[in-house]
Amino acid sequence: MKNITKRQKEILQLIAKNIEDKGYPPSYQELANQMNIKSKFAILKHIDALVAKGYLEKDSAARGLRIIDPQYAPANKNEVSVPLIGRVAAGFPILAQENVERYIPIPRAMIKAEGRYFALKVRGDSMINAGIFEDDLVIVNSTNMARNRDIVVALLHDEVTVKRLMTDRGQTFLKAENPNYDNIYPEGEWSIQGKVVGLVREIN
Amino acid sequence: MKNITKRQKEILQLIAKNIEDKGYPPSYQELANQMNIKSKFAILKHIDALVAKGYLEKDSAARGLRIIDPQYAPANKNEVSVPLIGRVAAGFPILAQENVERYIPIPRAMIKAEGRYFALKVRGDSMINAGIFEDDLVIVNSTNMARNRDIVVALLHDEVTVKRLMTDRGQTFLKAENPNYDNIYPEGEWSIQGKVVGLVREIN
DNA sequence: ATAATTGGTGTACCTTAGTACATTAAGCGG
DNA sequence: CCGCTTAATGTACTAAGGTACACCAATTAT
Repeated sequence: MKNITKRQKEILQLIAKNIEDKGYPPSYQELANQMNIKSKFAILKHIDALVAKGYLEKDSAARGLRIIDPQYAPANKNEVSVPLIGRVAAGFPILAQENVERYIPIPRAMIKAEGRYFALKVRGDSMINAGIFEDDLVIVNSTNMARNRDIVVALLHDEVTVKRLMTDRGQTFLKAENPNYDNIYPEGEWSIQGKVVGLVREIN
Repeated sequence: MKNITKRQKEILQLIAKNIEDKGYPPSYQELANQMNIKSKFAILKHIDALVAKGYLEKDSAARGLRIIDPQYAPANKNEVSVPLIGRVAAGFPILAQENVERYIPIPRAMIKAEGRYFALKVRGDSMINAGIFEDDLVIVNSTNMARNRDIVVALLHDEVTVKRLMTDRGQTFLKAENPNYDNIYPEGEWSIQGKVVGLVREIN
């Protein structure tokens, strides 16, 4: 997706906020007022640029604006759009743009604290005794602070893993919740990327 | 909530559809066109009646309409509103109005077939080996047709239970997925109320 | 240093959009 | 049968709303 300028981003955010607050998009005059711009035509040029870059659709009708990029779409009061993390590139933090496959909606009820969230498709069966199965979607609060027994997303040697964080006699390790797997006592560089706060499963 | 006339209901549905399709509410002229009415003022009178009855909010701005009754709110393309079933009253089918605690939004991705759906909070730990834990929310397609090994919601002696449906040598039984529980060979009246198609878990 | 891009102002025009009033007709309830 | 409610038409007015063009300034890239 093409880059947008600071002012264009501001316009997208204002359109979304207007829809969230009032239920309908703003007019060009309303956008101009909010951005301390006197000319509706300046707003029109920004909007036309956003249309050309694929962030907006515009109908020739009053307030005929639609945000089509999910990253900027108006918030729904029942859901939040979070990045779905795919393959993690070496050397990048997990929420680097490179790792984002797409954005997906998740139930807003899972968001209990401020901060950034992401979703991750579970690979493997190491956590089945915690009720986390292969292909489940775990919802993760992006934080490096977790407590004993929290289920965390960790990064070891550029590999993403979901495990229970344990501390015993001052030693921290990652516990699988499947007796077929050993605990992991990380050496070298590793980090907690987030804490699992929810799970979504589709059953066929 | 006050009753509305047939034409008023039609207006609410058209407004919702316009928002779903185009992302913004219709103008009075657009509503008039869709209802084969020549006069915008007729539309205005219907709208004012809906405002007075508490179904709509109206701003004095172009397309300044907001549906405030959830029953008529525009559908969100990422979520569906389904009834959350609480205590099940004796002698009533599970989706009887009496059993509905409230409506909750669930991810639309779980809806793969036509039909009715409901949500159920899991009680007990009889299904933990299927990754279904206490307090999980299972999403259920309301059907009495299920196949071997499907996870179903059954009604036995007016009790709701979630179990795996098994058929062995022509005999049907309900299998717990926890070795601490026996299989159930239902006698007397029992029925399948639905098939589990999804699960949502919040983790604290 | 220059050209291109981004960002904006001011003016103008036309259509849309909401609002208001007078009026008529059909249906329903008492 | 009458009165009330619902449903609609027609006309008019004003402001909002979108679109277009000429022009200017600052920033960024070459």
